[in-house]
Amino acid sequence: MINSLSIQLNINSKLFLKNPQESDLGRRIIQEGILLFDEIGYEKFTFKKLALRCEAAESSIYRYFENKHYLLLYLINWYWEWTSFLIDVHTQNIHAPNEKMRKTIQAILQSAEPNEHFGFIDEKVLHKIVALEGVKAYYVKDVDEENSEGSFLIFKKISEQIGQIIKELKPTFPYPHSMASNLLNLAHNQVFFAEHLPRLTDLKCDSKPIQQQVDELLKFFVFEMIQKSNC
Amino acid sequence: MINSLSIQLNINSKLFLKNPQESDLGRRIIQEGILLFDEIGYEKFTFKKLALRCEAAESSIYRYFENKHYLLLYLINWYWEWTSFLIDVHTQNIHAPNEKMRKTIQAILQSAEPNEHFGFIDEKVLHKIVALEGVKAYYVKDVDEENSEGSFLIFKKISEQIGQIIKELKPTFPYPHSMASNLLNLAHNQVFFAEHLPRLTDLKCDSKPIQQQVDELLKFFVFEMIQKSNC
DNA sequence: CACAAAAGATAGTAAAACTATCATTTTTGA
DNA sequence: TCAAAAATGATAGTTTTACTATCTTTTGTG
Repeated sequence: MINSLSIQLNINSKLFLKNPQESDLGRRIIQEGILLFDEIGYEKFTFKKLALRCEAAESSIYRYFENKHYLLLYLINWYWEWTSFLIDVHTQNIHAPNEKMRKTIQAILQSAEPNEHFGFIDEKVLHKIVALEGVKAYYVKDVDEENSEGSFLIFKKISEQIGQIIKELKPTFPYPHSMASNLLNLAHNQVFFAEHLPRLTDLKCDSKPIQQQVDELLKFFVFEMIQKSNC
Repeated sequence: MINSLSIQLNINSKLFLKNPQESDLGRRIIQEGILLFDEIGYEKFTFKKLALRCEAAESSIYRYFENKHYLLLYLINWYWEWTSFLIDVHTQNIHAPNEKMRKTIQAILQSAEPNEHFGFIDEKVLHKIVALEGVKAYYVKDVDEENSEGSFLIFKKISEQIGQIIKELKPTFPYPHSMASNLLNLAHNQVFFAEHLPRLTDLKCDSKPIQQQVDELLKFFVFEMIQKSNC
């Protein structure tokens, strides 16, 4: 009953064996999965440890996900689906491209903020996971096979949406798609660098809130670099 | 005898247990390690398989590297040391910042080209590995510990060098360090995207040589975006 | 209440990721 | 050139990971 009423994001069904959003154990796997990935990192993460935290049987977890790679892919896709939803909400009825871009950047940053609709998901922690472990789900040897399964669809969709706005902002700009994926990239890795490899960024952990600094950086890229570029 | 005459790059000694550049087996580990990482990817790579290819004992490989993570870190550091060397050679006696930047970009691209000095290293394949697996060596849970061991020193050094040139090109530019790491990032991931996730880039595999397209993209970023930006 | 679906419990396998020990080969330097 | 030292090989063994299979128990539904 409760299940059928709650909000669900539509995640590519090739990523799971049984939809984890539709059962109590499924949601516990997601909830504890996020926390465990954050605590010990992808390499040391095992389904056995996760089972312990979920107070479930290891074999039950295997009924939901093939392995930890697919669980991570699922979480990342959940994150981008949520981001995509926020972008759509924020940019509804807005047509001026620079305002649309402003709102899109705002949505990208807001996807890291806590949200009441998904009690079993800690958005702040999930955001950290996407920043730290996200690349491990994408940069794999059989990227082509996974791509044909649709594992990267939602990321590519968001990227194209942003690329489209860039085209509207500056029709002669030669790299709208490169720039779009790059902006999404920057939104995550600059925060990681600020915290761990500060020489690789100009953002500072100890001054203004980091998300605000990312906001300014992205806007600078879009409005002072792309838009004013010579092309 | 031959060993002491051949050129060696200075790699952070915390990355290995025994210097692989100084013995025949060591160089075979590097040579075959590069090929095996390329063939099967980081996840399926094991020292047992590597031993088989090297016609060596598995235990012998453990005498050189703690585990495959450190072998990968070593290879990546080798790559950046080589790149750093090429940048120094290319920019020697050049003082005009825009010429220095042009030469630096050229050096970054040249580090992927075959070179006779290191018979045991296939630069083209190593470049592929850095692009595909590089992130897995950097985005790890204990990044802080590895950072204090100096695992990222050479990458940070190159990044700062580039940041310095950006500052000279455009003293008011607010993100020289972010931009520098980002340019290095772009040089690798745009090629990966062109080959596997074409919707994330504007580079095309089937037209001009991809390295030339990267060259143009990087120059556009530096000379049409950074330099012409409003700040 | 009966039946199906979900979850749990248990056991077992193959491979990965090492460590330890000892034998053999190679290097080197007195 | 010969003996010691260093490097490598061969073998065995341990713990953990990454699963699969099967059977029992619990839970949800018409």
